[in-house]
Amino acid sequence: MNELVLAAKALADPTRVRVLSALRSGELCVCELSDALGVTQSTLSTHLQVIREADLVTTRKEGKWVYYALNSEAKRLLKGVFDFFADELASAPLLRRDADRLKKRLDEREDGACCRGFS
Amino acid sequence: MNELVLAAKALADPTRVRVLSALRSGELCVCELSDALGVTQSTLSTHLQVIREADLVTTRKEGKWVYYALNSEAKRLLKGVFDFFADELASAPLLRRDADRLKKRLDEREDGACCRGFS
DNA sequence: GGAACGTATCGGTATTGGCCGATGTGATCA
DNA sequence: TGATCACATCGGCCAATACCGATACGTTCC
Repeated sequence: MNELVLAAKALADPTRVRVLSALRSGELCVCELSDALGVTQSTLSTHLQVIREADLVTTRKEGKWVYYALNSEAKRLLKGVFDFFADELASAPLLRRDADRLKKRLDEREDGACCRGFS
Repeated sequence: MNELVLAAKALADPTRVRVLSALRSGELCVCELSDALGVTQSTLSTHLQVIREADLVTTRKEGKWVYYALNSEAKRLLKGVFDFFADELASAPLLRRDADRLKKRLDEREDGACCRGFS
């Protein structure tokens, strides 16, 4: 029962839903998430902790960056959940705005480098 | 997004998962739930409030009793969620115990009367 | 080595949430 | 009408959590 409860906690906050929604479009590092959602880095970091404790993500360190990605179970779970609430989510302004900003942010990626990857 | 978050909150506590799990076997009144789960009436009532706010249940008053039942959307949602976590939930001692006690409790129902329905 | 950056963690504060006993409310029954 | 029962709500208490700024840690680059 604990797994279910932890997963539910991960979805029980709007900011975390936004994080998980953003991660559905692929692996992201913290600064990309932070920019896309417009939340403080420390706030985001604690939300990511909750999501980690629910075992929904894998993390990968590359240079100074930490990339978060949904694991396969989380992908299946979130597909189910987001499909179920598809109508509601489709009309959520925050999610739309996040997606827009994320898209712009990702367009700035250069050769797989996440953050202002000027060499 | 709010619907999703409220539903997740409803599932984000072990006691509430037990309540929802019990309700999956049919309409129940508060005292039946209270007996089955072995939780205080006031505690149960506040959990039911959270579940109500998530719009997962309908309530029906009959005499002094209030019967709670999952609405159709909640049934679909919980089927999805409980199926997803089926392995984990199957080995949850609390849920097993609740189910046992609920069964015994329901066997004492007489002619649809919920609680010690002595006439 | 030192500066700059990305991320995690800490300290503090305000809010929320769980639990309980007590009280309020409405229905039943004598 | 008064007693009793089922349920909801309140008030108090404590733990958990959301948020932020500040700090710590590790990496990269000079």
